[in-house]
Formats: sequence, structure tokens, C-alpha cells
Amino acid sequence: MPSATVENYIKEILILSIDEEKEIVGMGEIAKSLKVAPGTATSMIKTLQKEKLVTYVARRGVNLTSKGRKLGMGMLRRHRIVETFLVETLGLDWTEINQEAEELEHAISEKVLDRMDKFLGRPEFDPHGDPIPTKEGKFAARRIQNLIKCRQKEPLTVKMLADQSADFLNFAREKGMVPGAKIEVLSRDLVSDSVTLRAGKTKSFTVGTKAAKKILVSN
Amino acid sequence: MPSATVENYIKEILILSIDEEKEIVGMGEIAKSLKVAPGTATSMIKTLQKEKLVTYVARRGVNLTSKGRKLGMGMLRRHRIVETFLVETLGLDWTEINQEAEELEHAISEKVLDRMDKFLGRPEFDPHGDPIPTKEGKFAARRIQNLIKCRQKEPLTVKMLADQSADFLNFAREKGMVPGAKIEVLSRDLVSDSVTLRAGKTKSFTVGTKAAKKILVSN
DNA sequence: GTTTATATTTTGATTAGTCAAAAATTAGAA
DNA sequence: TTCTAATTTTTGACTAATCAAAATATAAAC
Repeated sequence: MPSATVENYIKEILILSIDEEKEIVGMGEIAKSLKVAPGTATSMIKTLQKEKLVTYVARRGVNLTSKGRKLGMGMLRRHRIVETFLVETLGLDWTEINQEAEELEHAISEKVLDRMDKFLGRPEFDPHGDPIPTKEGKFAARRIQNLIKCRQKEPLTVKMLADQSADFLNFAREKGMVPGAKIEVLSRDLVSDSVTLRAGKTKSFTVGTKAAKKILVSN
Repeated sequence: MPSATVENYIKEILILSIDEEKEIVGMGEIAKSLKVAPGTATSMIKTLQKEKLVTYVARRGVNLTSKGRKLGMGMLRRHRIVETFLVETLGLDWTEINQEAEELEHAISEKVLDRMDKFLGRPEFDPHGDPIPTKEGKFAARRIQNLIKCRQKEPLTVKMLADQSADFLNFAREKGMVPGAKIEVLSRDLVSDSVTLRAGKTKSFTVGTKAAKKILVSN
């Protein structure tokens, strides 16, 4: 049975590889995401390799094996079901659930998780709009784009926010960019590194491209 | 913030001291309950002492300080609220919840615990009938139940007889079921409409469920 | 094609929790 | 009281996860 630490590393590698759309993840990214020293990440990766959860090539990076991917998807499932429960059932605010779920996801048994899932009505998406993997480790495919790639001057629906930090989530909510909200890209200017948009009927505002990439929408 | 291990030791010391109704708990008992080697218990107790959670006299035993007692009561509260949730909300069987709660109690934040408590309607007893300590660390008054609802194979105290007829009172007295007496339910069989019990050290005997409902006990 | 900067890996140490087995103490029996 | 048995403590060793800082490799700049 993997330790909470192992689960965290695998989950993080999966998230990073999904976010950045690349197979191989570097030590630096892992160390930074998990807030550990780079050397710690290296040594941990080596033990993950021994467990056959990742394939690792020195100075290149890591890659989940199918066993690792399975575990990672399982963790994502746990995390998101717990988050959904915290919001739907206990009424917590969706900006504060990430931290809580981070702890609970390691303590909950498969059985309790399944009961919770059932109790919630087998939801497909969590409160952030992220898809919840099925027990088989797959999630529903969707055409989702960020605000850099999507079409301009067209109604869009916010699907998810690709940054779980409280600061970012608060900013997004303040501007009305919550999952489900209607927004529209008014203009984009990559030279000045900005995207101007409007959420609902509120006054338009501008965000940097870095933030724009974190706001995912579908049309 | 105490580790899960520290929380477990303190909780166990509290439970042992309550169960055996004595202040000082020996190393052997702790080691056995927590399934660790005796030396492990000794060394852990010393670190608990440094944290001012227990007072420890070598070769005599340990005793919770007020700080330790507070933590222990908090853990009991967590454990029992989680158990209640698992049964009431998720529909788990009360025979399998202890194990689950053992893990969850360390992972749940004060805030989530409070929301869960609120969601459950601030229950005073867990599914086993054990009282749930309040946030201030005090037990609610013991629950009074009849012999149909109470737990089996556990010492109980007769609190009152809900039938004042002379016949019934005489029968009860003859069997030793007077208020204050210790009794125990050995088995219940609703098909044959009977409850088998033992009062004090006397031979066991059987009563019908109708009579059993009139005998009120607390644990 | 060197040099410099950046990223990664090694190395040596540390902490929490654990065990096995030896040493010490206390309690009970003779 | 003296010896034996049970309990407790000590000792030395181990594992998982971590850090700081030195060593090394790779990539970028010139």
C-alpha cells in the first residue's frame, strides 16, 4: 500500500503532465509543486521507479507507467469526490476545499469513497469544474480551451480554473469567472501580454496571458 | 500540531483510563493496545512527556495532563462524529466503522468536523451508544435505553423500571434488576420474542421483549 | 568552442517512529 | 529473605522522508 507521500508525488506528476500536455515531467517542476528540495524529488523518484510507478531517465525526467497512471487517476478521483462532498454536502466554500481534500484523500478507504460517490449521485465534475475520473480511471472528454486559444467575441462558458490557489480562485470569483459563468473575450494582444474580457454583464477587465491560460472555457 | 501517532497514543491512554477506571496506565497495556513493542511505548511516552501531554513515573505508568486530556477528548469526539457520519449518512454497518474512523479522525480539520457535526444534527451518541464529547471536552449524560435497543455483551446499569405494577417490580427484584444493579444482555432473538440476560453473578435468564422494553439501563 | 548559467544528482545529516534483544527493576513465591 | 518471573527500560539498529550544500551534467551565450 503506497504511503501518502508516494500518492502525492504520483498525483502531482499526473497533474503536471496533463496541465502541460507533455509526457515527461522534470525534477524541478515536481520539487516546486510539492515544495521540497530538488534533491528530495530526485531520491523519491528513484524509489517510485523501484515500485514501477514511473519510468525515469536521469537528467531528462519522469513518466508514469500504467501502474502509476492508475494510481494517479485514483488519487484524482478521490480528491475530486471529496471536494464535491465538502461543497455539496457540508457547504464549504469552493475556494477552501483543496487544502482539506489534500488530507482526506489519503485517509479514505475505497469503500467509503464509493459510498460517498453514490451519496452524491455519481457526479461527473467537481465544484471547480474538473472532471472526476471513473473507477476505471477515465474521464469524460470535452473540448475545452483556454482564453488564449478560444475564439473571440463569442459567448463562452467557464468550465474550470486551472489553478487551485486561494488567491487565484478569489480573484476569479470576484470577477465573476466561476464555473458555469458566461464570459466573452473582447480582444487579445500578445504584445502587451493581455486579454480583455467581460464576465456576464459586468464591466470589462483585462488579465495577463498567464492568467488567461488558467481560465478554461467551452463554447 | 501533534502527529497521528501522538494522537493515537493519547487517545488510547484516555480510553484505557476510562475503561479501567484508574488514573495511571502501564506501559504494557499501552503497548498491547497499540500493537507496538514495549520499548516503543516507553520511548514514545517520553516524548509525550516532553510535550507536556502526560506525566510519567518510570516503572509506574502514565497519566494525562489537562492538555493531554483535552487532546484525547478531542480525538474521541472526532472518532465518534466520524463513526456517526459513516453510519447515518453513508449507511455503513456499525461493525466496520471503527477501522475507517481510525484513519479519518487524523485527517479531518476542525472546520470540516464541525460542519459534519452540524450536518448530523449535533448528535450526543455514536452508533455504538457511546457519548460524543462536546467541543469543550465533556461527555453528554449517559443515554438511557431499554433492553431491546441497548448494546449486547456489555456491562449496563439498571436506571429505572417503566412499569410500577407490583407484579412486575417483584419479578424484577427477584431477578436482581433493581436500579443501580449491573446487568448484561447476553443475546436477543426477536423471532422467539426473547431477551436473555444476566444480572450480577446470578444464573442467566430469559424475558419476553415486552418486559425487556420496560427495563431501562445506561452504559 | 569555451565559458557561464541553470538544472539535476550526490552526499552526509537529521527526525519520527519502530523493532529486537540485553539490562535493570519490581513483585511474587518459596 | 532470597530466588524467580514478569515487566519495563535501555541500547543499537533500521526505514522513510526530508534538507543543505557540494558535485556534475546540460543548455545557452558569446
